[in-house]
Amino acid sequence: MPATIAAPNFDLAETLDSGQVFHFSAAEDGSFVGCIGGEPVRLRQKGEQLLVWPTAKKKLVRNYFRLDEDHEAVLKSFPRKDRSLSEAVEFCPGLRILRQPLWECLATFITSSLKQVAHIRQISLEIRRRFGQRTEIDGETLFAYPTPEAFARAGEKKLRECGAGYRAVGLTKTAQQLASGEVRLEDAEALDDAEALEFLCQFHGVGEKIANCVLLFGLGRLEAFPIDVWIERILRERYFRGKIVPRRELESFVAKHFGPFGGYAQQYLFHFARKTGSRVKKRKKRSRKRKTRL
DNA sequence: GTCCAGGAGAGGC
DNA sequence: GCCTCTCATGGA
Repeated sequence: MPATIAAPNFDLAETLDSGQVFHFSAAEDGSFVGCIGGEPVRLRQKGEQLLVWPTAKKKLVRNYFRLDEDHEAVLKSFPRKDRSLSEAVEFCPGLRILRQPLWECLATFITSSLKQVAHIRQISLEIRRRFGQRTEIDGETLFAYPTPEAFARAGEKKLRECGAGYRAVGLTKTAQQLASGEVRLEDAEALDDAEALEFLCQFHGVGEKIANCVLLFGLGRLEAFPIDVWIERILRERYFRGKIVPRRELESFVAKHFGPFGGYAQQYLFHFARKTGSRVKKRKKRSRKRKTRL
């Protein structure tokens, strides 16, 4: 018998496929398996309940999916007259921001640089398979995300073999820094948002976007608002009438407009755009390129 | 074959 | 400080 967790207004499948976490896999019976930290779990949504195997992992799962939060308060905090955001929330209200292990979150987002979600997942799974601790659930083999020590031992060359490309440099350097004890990632927890952002940006391969992802998905700073190519496009098209806006201006706008749960608003907008296939507008780059080359 | 991707770093100005 | 170029790799 599984443990059950009350999960009103929660969507497991969409949350696991919203570009935050990159390793859960769907089973034929509609359940999902994956590791939370080093713990293998099986999860299945049944209406407003989340079923958890093994039962001892109930608390871990509730924390991971933020099922202890007042999600209604998050939704109520959003600006009422924002039609774009309302549409995105309506598309998938049960989306949750996860509370991911810090190192796993940092490392997977270092690999995310200039990559599509499908490929981040591919790299992430290969890194787990080759360097992670093997574990199993119901006879199925899973791999925990490797520790910084394991990354440091693996080294840049082997990480490149996992498809990480140039990102292997940042992964290796950051892992070495943490494995040596020179820096403790957990120290970010005691810092305020701005300090934690700066702290995270000290690592090679981590700029503001990735640091904000770690603030949001790892440290639970719900005001953090990662701006990637998708979000920048959405902001420009939906909030600035297509006008090109400097990054700093976008940042002050989102902080003021979306409020204390801006990170959630960001995730709703991102997920909606990505899932409804509002593809990139074709730009006539080719002709411009030719001109400069001729 | 071409464009694009949950960007970041280095170098030039 | 801002602008531009480069960095691997695979999906669409």
